[in-house]
Amino acid sequence: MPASLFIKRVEHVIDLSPEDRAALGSIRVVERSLAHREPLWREGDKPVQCAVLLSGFLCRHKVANDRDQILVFSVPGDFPDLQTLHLGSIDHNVLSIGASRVGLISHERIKNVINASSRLTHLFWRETQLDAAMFREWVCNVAARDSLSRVAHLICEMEARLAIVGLVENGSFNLPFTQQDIANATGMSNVHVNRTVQELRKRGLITWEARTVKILNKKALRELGEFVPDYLHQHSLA
Amino acid sequence: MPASLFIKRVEHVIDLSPEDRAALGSIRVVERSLAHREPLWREGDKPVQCAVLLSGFLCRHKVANDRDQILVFSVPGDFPDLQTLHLGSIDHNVLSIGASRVGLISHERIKNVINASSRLTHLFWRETQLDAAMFREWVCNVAARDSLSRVAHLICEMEARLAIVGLVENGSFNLPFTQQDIANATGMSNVHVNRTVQELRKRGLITWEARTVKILNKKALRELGEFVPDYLHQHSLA
DNA sequence: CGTCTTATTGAAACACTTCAACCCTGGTGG
DNA sequence: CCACCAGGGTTGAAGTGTTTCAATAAGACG
Repeated sequence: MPASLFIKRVEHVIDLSPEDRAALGSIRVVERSLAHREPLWREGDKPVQCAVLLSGFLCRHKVANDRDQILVFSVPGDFPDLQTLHLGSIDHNVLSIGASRVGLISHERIKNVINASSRLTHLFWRETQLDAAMFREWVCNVAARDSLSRVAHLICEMEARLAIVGLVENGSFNLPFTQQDIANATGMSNVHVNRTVQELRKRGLITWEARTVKILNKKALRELGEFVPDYLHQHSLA
Repeated sequence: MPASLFIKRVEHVIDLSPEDRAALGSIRVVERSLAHREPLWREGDKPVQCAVLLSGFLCRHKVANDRDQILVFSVPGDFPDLQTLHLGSIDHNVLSIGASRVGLISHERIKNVINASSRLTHLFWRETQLDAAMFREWVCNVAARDSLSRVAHLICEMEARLAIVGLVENGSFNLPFTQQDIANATGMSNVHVNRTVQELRKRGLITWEARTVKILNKKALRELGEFVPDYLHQHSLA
């Protein structure tokens, strides 16, 4: 499968047998390009295939109280829709942020691969639980933390997840989100996001211009955002 | 397994073969009683067994910004910790609210049952994805909705989930949560929860006394809370 | 080069929090 | 059996973080 970033990420945590790696590698995907704001899935769809994000960013999105609520962002190597394997319909939208490329794999194909190896079952199941873990942290973020911590936490999470797949260089990474996107993700107004980002800049924690974020003081930013990456479960399993 | 409520709930959605039902029924659980506020698991624990809630209520809980943040409540028939099957450590606390009883099953036992039937694999995997779906909805709730909708939504969700396992009679159900618990779940102050509940009462939507909630106008309450139960994926699968 | 989106700023309004006091109820021990 | 106590619910008033509205500036793009 050309989704080498996915394999790269899981091999951080799980030792794949040569057979399992070969089975993963043999999966053919159908590539599809998505334009800015183009939906991959819409709420209520009943997908018969899953997507792995090859490049770019997606957001998973619902409308609540007439607001666009972004539930989570997907980064390259993520499956944004693995839950459709077991839940009939998808309960939120999946949209591209900027241009992106996904690789589509039929549910049938995934199930064949999964069923052939209990290790691969574990691996894919684990992926969906990681998803849940991120949502849990996100509940904390929007429910309990103030605006400054909230935005700091989001930036820390993006950095950590992008770093795993090698998309961070020197604390610097591409982030094609508008301040309105951040507002939709954090449950804040775009105006307040603007002021919050300015405060983060003023404190010397980050720079953010031309769609590029650079973290100047990772330790301080993580403290401010109460970011403890344990919930990403990146550490190796025993 | 004495967790008949769990079986009852999944049979709403999935047809079990006689063998699968027998396999589930053969699982022995070790019963454990929990007192009010007693932890089943603490953040960082590495459980080697899962629990199914037999009676009472649990909450899954983290500390964020010096606040107790309740992530979700568990109702009888739920597995509050199924994700420990695949994530090594648990990233939040699981506490009893009021007295409760759980049934403990070793990971090994569960895995044996699961591996014997792809239908049962599907069933348990699906459970963990339901979990994620509830967290997604909860992100919307705390990030996008105002206090009145937020509390209304919580009450609607509890009613819907309790109804599936037969714990609602005539719109009325036991809910041993304090207003502080609601505050911790919804990201509000206890004072404001109090005023919000009073407003719900004043509007003739609910009564709530002596730990018993009664929904007087389900349609209106669901509208107010924007509660659309699709995310609970209770409908039968094709 | 004009047009559209995104970022920025100021000021007023508001939802919710905080603090502090009081009340009520159920349980406990003397 | 009553007095006391602790936990939970209720109320009022002041404070504040964030939103909303509205206008301007600055990029990005064809």
